[in-house]
Amino acid sequence: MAPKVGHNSQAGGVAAGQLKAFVERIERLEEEKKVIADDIKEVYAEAKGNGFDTKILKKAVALRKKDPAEREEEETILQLYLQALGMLPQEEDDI
Amino acid sequence: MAPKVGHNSQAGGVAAGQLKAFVERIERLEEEKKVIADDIKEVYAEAKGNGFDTKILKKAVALRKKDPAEREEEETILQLYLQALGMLPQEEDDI
Amino acid sequence: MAPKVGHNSQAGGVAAGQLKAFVERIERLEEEKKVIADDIKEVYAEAKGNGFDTKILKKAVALRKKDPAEREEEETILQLYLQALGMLPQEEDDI
Amino acid sequence: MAPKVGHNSQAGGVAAGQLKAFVERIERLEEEKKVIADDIKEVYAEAKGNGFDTKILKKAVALRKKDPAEREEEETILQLYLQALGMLPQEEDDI
DNA sequence: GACTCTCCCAATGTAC
DNA sequence: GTACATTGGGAGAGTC
Repeated sequence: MAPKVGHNSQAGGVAAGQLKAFVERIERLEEEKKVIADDIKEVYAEAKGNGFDTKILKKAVALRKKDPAEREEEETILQLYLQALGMLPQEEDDI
Repeated sequence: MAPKVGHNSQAGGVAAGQLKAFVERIERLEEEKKVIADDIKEVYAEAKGNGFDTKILKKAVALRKKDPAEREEEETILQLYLQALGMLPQEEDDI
Repeated sequence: MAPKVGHNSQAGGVAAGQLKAFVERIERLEEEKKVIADDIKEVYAEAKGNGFDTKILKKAVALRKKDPAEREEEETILQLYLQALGMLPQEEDDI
Repeated sequence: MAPKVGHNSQAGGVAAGQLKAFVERIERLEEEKKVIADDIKEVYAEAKGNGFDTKILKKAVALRKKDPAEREEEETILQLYLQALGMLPQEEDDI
C-alpha cells in the first residue's frame, strides 16, 4: 500500500498543508504590500509633477518620523563635527 | 505690510498646503505598509514556531515568484558552473 | 581672554585634530575599497564578454563561500519545502 | 573512448579552466575588499572609543563626498519644505 | 551581575 | 539609477 498520507500529510517530515497555508498567507500579504508601495510611488510621481523635488521630499518625510528632540541633538553634533572638519562657514564670533 | 499670502501660500516659493497634503498621503500609506510588513513578520514567526526554517521558507516564497521555465534554465546553468568548478559530487556516468 | 586652544583644540568640545585624522583614514580606506569593487566589476564584465552569465556566476561565487555541509543541509530542507508545495517534479518512488 | 577534453575542456559546454580563473580572481579581490571593510569598521570603533558618535560620523563622511554647491542647494530646498510643513522654528522676520 | 540570545534597524548588494 | 531583499551589527531583554 502506498504511504498513508492525508491532505495534511507530512511527506518527508514536512506538514504540507500547514506549509502551504503559511506560504499563501505570506503571498497574499506581500501582494497587498506591493499595492501600497505602488500607491506611494504614485504620490511621489504626482508631487514631482507639481514641481516638488522627490529626493528632498523623501528626506522631509524621513525627518518627520524622527523624534524632534533626538533630531535636534543629532543635528547639533553633526554641526560640531562639520565645524571641526572645516566644512562650515567659519564661526563669525570667533573672528 | 506683511506678504499677502493665503492659506495655500507659497511662502518661499513652496505651496505649503499642497506639500502637506502630499506628505500626509505618503505617511498614511507608509503606515499601512508597515502594518502589512509587520503582519508578514508575524506569519514568519508563527511558521517558525511550528518548526519551519524561516530563512529557507523565504527562499521558497521567492522561488514561487519566478517563472518555472526561467528557474529551470538558471538552475541548469548553475549546475554546469558548479560542476566546472568541481563543486558537485562527480558525474557518475564519467566514472 | 580667548579660550586657550592649541592645534588639537576641542572647539565646541570636539577634538578637531583627532576627528580629522579619523575621517581621513576612513576616506582613504573607502577609496581603496572602491578601487577593488571596481576591479571586481571588471572581472565580471570580462567573464560576461567570454560568454558567462554574470548573475549565475555570482551565485556560484556565493555558494563557494558557504560551508558545504551547511549548504547541503539547507538545500535538503528547501527541497522538502518545494516538494510539499508541489513545486517539484513528482517523486518518482511514490508513483 | 572518453570525450577528448584537454585541461581547458568545455565539459558540458563550459570552459572549466577559464571559469575557475575568473572565480579565483573574484574571490581574491573580495577577500581584499573584506579586509578593507574590516579596517573601516575598526576605525569607526576606535573613533567611538574616543567619544565620537559613529552614526553622525558616518553622516559627516558622506557629506564630505558631496559637491558643496549641490549640498547647499539641497539643504536650501529641504529647509523650504520643512518650513512649509511647520517643522522649523518659525521665521523670526515674519513674526 | 554577566552573558547569551533574540529582535530590530541600518547598510550593503542585487535585480529591475 | 532606483527600489527591494538580504545580511550583519547593535541594542535590549531574559536567564543562569
